[in-house]
Amino acid sequence: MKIATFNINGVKARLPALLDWLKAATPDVVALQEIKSVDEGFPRAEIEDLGYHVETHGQKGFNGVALLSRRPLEDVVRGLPGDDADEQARWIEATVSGDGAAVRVCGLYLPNGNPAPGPKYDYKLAWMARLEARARALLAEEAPAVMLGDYNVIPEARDVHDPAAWGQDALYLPQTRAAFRRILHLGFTDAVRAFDAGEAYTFWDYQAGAWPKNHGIRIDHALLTPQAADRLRAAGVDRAVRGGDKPSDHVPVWLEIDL
DNA sequence: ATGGTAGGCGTCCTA
Repeated sequence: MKIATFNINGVKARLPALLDWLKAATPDVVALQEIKSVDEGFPRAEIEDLGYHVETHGQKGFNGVALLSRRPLEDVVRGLPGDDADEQARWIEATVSGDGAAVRVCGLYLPNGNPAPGPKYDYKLAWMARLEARARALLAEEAPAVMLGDYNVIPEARDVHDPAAWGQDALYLPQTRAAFRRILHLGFTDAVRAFDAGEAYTFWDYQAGAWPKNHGIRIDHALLTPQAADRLRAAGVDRAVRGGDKPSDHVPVWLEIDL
């Protein structure tokens, strides 16, 4: 089963690129971020025509996440637990059954947090604490699960072209990276890092020629529970997507597990 | 060199 994440930066503006990538990459399950659409505005028919079930958690103008799956999406939950007052659409999870076992797929769009310090950074850290709580509960299930999406976290110096230039950024501050490590070290596997120790950027800014200069960062991740990691067969980054027509500033990250 | 670009029911906000 091939599971992927893709921050598409506007599902309506990105629909041709999304459909092209779905046809070429043929993922079984996809977590989308930044759909920037309410549920009613999501171009569901075009994606269903490719054989996908669609579940959305949208919001007007900003944020918004969705899950696509060739197999049915069961027990869908929208919103990250821990703050009933949180209005931002950044989390959706569902179960997908394979031939033998099933996998819990959690799609996430972690807050950017800039500028830091400030209320946006406080919200990011609070959201990461809620994510850690959900991660602990997933581990306690002792079953295959994947938390994947745009984490807005640069884990290490090797994940950014110029660490010094990002020193004060909310994506790379020590407190951000420590919060990410607290989750990772609970027992998760970073799927891409299980296969690639080198440069594996997933985002290049639209500005200042970041793509042609390869000024990238690695901020889209897939974290697997031990029971999912046992089944991990491959993972990677679809870097070439960044060079397509009207591209997102992110590219897809994918993994394959035996299910 | 404090710029540059993209998307959204938008004339600013977010990234």
